[in-house]
Amino acid sequence: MSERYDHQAVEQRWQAAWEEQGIDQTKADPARPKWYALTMLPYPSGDLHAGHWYAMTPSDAAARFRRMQGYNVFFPVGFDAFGLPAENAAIKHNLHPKKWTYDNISRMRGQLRQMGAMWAWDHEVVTCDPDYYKWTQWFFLRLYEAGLAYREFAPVDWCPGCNTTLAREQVVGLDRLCERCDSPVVKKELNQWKFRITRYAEELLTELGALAWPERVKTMQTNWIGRSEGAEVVFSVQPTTDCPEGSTISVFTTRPDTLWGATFLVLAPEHPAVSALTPPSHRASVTAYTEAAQRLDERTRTATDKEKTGVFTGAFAVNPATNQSVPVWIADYVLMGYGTGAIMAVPGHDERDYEFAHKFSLPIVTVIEPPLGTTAPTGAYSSKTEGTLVASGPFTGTPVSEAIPRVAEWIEGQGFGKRTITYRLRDWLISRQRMWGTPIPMVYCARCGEVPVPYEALPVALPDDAAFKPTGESPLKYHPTFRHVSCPRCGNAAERETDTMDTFLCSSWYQYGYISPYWKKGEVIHRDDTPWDPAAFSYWAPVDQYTGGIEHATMHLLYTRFFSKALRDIGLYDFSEPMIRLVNQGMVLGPDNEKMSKSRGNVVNPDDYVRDYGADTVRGYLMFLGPWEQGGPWDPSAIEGISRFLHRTWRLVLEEVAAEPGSRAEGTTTDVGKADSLVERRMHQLIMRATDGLSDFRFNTVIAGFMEFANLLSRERGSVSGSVWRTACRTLLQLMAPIFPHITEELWHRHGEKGSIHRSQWPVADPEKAKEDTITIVIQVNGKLRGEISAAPGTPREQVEAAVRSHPAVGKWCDGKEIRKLIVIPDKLVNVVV
RNA sequence: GCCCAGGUGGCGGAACUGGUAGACGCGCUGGACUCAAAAUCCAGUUCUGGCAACAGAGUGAGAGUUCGAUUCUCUCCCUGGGCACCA
Repeated sequence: MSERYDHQAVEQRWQAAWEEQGIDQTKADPARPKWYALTMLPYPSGDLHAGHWYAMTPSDAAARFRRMQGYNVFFPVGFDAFGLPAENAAIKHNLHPKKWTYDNISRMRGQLRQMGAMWAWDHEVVTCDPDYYKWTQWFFLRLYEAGLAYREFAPVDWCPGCNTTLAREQVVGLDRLCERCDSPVVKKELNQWKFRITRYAEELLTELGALAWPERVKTMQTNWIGRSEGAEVVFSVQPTTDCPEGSTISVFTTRPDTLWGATFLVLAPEHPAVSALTPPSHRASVTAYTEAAQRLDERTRTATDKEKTGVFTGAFAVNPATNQSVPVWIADYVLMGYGTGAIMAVPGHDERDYEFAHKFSLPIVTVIEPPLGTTAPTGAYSSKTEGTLVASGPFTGTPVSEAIPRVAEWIEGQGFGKRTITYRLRDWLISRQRMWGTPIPMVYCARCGEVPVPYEALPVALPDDAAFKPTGESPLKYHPTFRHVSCPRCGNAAERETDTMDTFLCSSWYQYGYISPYWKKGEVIHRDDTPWDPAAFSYWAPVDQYTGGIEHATMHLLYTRFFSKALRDIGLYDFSEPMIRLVNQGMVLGPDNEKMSKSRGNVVNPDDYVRDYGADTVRGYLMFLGPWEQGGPWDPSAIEGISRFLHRTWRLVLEEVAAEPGSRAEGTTTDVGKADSLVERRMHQLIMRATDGLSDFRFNTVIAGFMEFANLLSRERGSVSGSVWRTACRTLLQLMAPIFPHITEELWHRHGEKGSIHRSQWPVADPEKAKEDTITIVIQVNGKLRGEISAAPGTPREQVEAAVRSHPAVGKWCDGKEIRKLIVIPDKLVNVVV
């Protein structure tokens, strides 16, 4: 009896050997094709959990597969190390977030090594290292120079009790209370930095088409960018005693064709024109409404099932098409951040406007008739393709489909509006009133205004001695030397920006940071430096295969695309998209099919399973539990299946080695020949299946294929010849190597192979040898399965038809009735219709 | 609420472009081995009726297209992800 599979000994031995041999170190080699495989970098939260294993080990398997296919593979790892949890921990335990973060990182490095992944540790980056974030600051300055960064007032959620800005997750419940002190949260306008991502809206949209990304992500980004074609229409405000000279209100509409039906205007409560418009008689109610609206979050405001609210401002405007006077209202379902912050309400043909008009008894006018024969709906008829304009001046009688562009053109010609395109996408607000982030390299000087920190003075470093008070307010504001500086331009006393950057900036360029980590470490940098090693960059960039959670579909994945385009436009390279291919994995859930969380008590600790079963088993289990893109529950008992499979494979391969090749070919010659061709055929089929499956991240069915083949081998072990057996085992090990790197390496060497299995050449299938010699053709009668026949592939239709007509099942089920039709799908099925 | 996914045996899932529903694994049942257990191996396992052969039903619900629908279309229900300061 041979030695049992001891996962601990095997995994320790090979992890040490690989490290010693430097097998996973990566070097640019222009003579070889490159493959940059990237997995979203982890946040160092403290412990590696099941989700990290689920995100990382399958992408490692895919990277290993590419390496065996002959690519020079780069598979780096690092840490997205700035963020809110470190500050929370700092306040709670009165320590510096840096200490908490780096302690977590060193712990997680050890856990990451247990995965047996082919990480390029020699390229690791940590985003909170000053030699990393000096480049984040350099990018900020270059974007600022390019006009892509600007400052304006924007609201934040503010806790008056803690005197600090709150993140969304710190605002609790529908009452919107502070999670620390339960004070009601208010909105506060702060002067903050933004990036002009909207300048790239069109390009971000159109270039999605060429990306090898999942359709679901492309759709989500398309909707997130939310391009709408329409028109801006200018309404003049009717002069009154309070508002003597006619000002104007510009509205955005996607339905300029309904202009004749616009019976009132609605402004966002925070619209800047509101206070000037509102006469004293209406001021109290308008102010009260505006204040109430600002307490609500956007999702509640725009919920279509929420009862509409609003107040009349007391002002009137003039519909430029009808010259009729229309009242001006404010309502919270109109948002300042979209379009112009004002709409023309067409209650006849817009559902929300209809509800509003209905509730407040405002006039509803029909300007579109549905097509004949269609019954008009009870509410607003809003089809964009069908119907005809009525009571619409020169356009009466025009079909809706033509009217939209024609009316827009007419509006432009009349001089009271213009055609425009708006996007739902908003500029990226990057200011954070927090300490543990990349400082924004700006100084405010009473004389010079906003002054960028000179490139040579980077990094603007975070102080190591900041005091954390339980108020949560950024300690940068109170630090004695950080805030008060001299102006880089005039030398007078000035103030440094104390806000830091959104951590999404750090992760918008890290894929380039990995290529030459901490480039120009410790050196003074200049505006015209390249932020990376140019030779290595031109070899490795961009990323060939990106993987990460679907939850990043719209934010991170849009930000990094924007960043890549902006860097292209400042002349750093000439490609446009950072990641050519993308695959998003789903989530591992707890055994109860719910999201893992401490409060639910369903958290699975992968370390325990690695200790009991080994990394290979955990890797294989995670890849077997379901389609990777879908995720699924971690079922603690199902892991036994993979464990058994690996033990069985161990015995299968080793027992052969102990015997003489060919020694079990004792049976008859015909048996050996039959078994050999069967095993060979299945082996070539398996190579095809594994190659396709690993290319497409369909690990679960690939593993099922391994099991089927191993089951076949153990069934046929007595009748197959030695050389076929040996090739079959060798091939199986190679195909399994990306998913199960340790056990396959061990068995590879015990099988007498030299060199690492991971540097061996991926098996190539011979499609001829994979072909079946007989196939089953299914017989259906009226779509129901009634029998089957065997035939050689490619049997002519006439022969198949004849065989089917004479088949006993057909006679029985047709029961003397006439055969109306015979549908023949070659090599698959015949359906008899009677 | 809006956008995007998903819903198949007791459980996780499989089924390439519309063509044998349930591969593979877990669990369960029976058997072999054992003093016994564990481990391992063999057989069975969608549901209903039947000793069986076999018949009928069946992929969240309802409709539709088709010779044929888990797959395509529409409506609805449920679950998950995202909704711009968690990362």
